[in-house]
Amino acid sequence: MRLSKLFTKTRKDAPTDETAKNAQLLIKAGFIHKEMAGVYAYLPLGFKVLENIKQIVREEMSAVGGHELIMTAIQRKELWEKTDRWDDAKVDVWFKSTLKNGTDIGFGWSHEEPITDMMRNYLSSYRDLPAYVHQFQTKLRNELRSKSGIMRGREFVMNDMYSYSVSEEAHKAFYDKATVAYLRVFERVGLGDITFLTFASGGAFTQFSHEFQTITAAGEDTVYLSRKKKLAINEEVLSDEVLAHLDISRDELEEVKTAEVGNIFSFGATKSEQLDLYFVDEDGTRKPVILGSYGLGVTRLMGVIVECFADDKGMVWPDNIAPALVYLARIGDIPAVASAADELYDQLTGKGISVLYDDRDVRPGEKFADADLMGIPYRLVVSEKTISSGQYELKKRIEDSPKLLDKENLIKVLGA
RNA sequence: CGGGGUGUGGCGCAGUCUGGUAGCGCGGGCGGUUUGGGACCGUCAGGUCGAAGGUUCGAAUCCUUUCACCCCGACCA
Repeated sequence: MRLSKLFTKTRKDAPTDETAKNAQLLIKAGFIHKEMAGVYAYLPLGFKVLENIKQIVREEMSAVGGHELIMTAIQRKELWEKTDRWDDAKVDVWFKSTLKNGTDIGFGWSHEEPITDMMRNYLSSYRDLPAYVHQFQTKLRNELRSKSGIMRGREFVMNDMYSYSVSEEAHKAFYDKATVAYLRVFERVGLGDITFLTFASGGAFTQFSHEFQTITAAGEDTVYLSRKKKLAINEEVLSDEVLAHLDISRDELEEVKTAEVGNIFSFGATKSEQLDLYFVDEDGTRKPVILGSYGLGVTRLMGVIVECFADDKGMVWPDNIAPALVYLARIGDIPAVASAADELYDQLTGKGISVLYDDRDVRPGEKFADADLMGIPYRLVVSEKTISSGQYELKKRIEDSPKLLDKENLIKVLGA
């Protein structure tokens, strides 16, 4: 992508109505646009990051047998009444409206009910099970107060997977696979070392759920953590009983501030019974399907990544989710430089390397500052100097000094 | 939802206390000098001061109502 053709631009000043680092940087760099409190649009560069994260999630969901689909944002009231979650006193984040004919509807803050109800059409025999489905959906939640930029919005993208199993044993086996799949996602986006599977409250259905908590000062949760045992406990469930259950003592645990990037639940048979999702087993008996739910906040994850890696110059994206791998800065505007940079841009993109090509007629300092702010992993410079030396100047975002490489080595380093 | 703060060109702000018809920086247009870490000179465009109502000869400024945004807390499958 040529920066001269991109309509977004960077800003020197961050908006003062945002204090969250992720929102300030993403807005300064032109990745997102704030429509209103807790509601953000994703501009081309931010959209690219979001799509890159989604692709990683998609691959991991697919690897454990997940089939992607997309449910509706508009939902039926009757469904939620069956599970007693329509009442605002029970669920306080509902957006609701009414059709012209007077029918009450809700806007999806979660999809457990509709997706489980829908599955009644397809799951009737043990031969139909297990089934694993997932989607990337914009969830709408009428939060009393949204905060922390894209980490807690009223409108946000979530990957939610649901598992339908014949038995508790089968469910448990998949639950463990899904846990590993999510851990792999966090590993791949660079948060593996600071993201922990965490014991949390299980709500109405089970004693515990599991959260994935990433250590960051920008987080809203507090967890007690053993790095050695790779185990964490949300403060809301910390008790002697829980410590005994997990066979760990309080003084092995350190207190850390975290952001919840994922949350997985076992529903058992409860929701299937409420929504009448039964199947006929091998032995001819009718049984409720065992349900699990696995959520990962995609937009929140993007915000957490900004928070965790940014430095005083701007954002720092891991290679595999950056809006581009290379920021190609053309220094000087003489024809020889322009044509050399054009040619390099074509060659790299031809090899499948994603390049943000700064072909604007602005001073070098501005290009370097923008490359840093946007957090592009590699900065590649073409100038009179590099042309006369027959080499290219490559600098990693996280390193201070550049290296001079010939074209062959350049392409090797960039992995094509 | 309780407490606190803020709304003035696209962005960041001053002016409000003490009413006299809006100013600065960034950004944008044009002309020129520049070109390896956000350059500089000249020039031009752009705002009925969040909205509504009131007081006054006159309101960004005073009064009333209202909307929005931010922070702290509460809440948070």
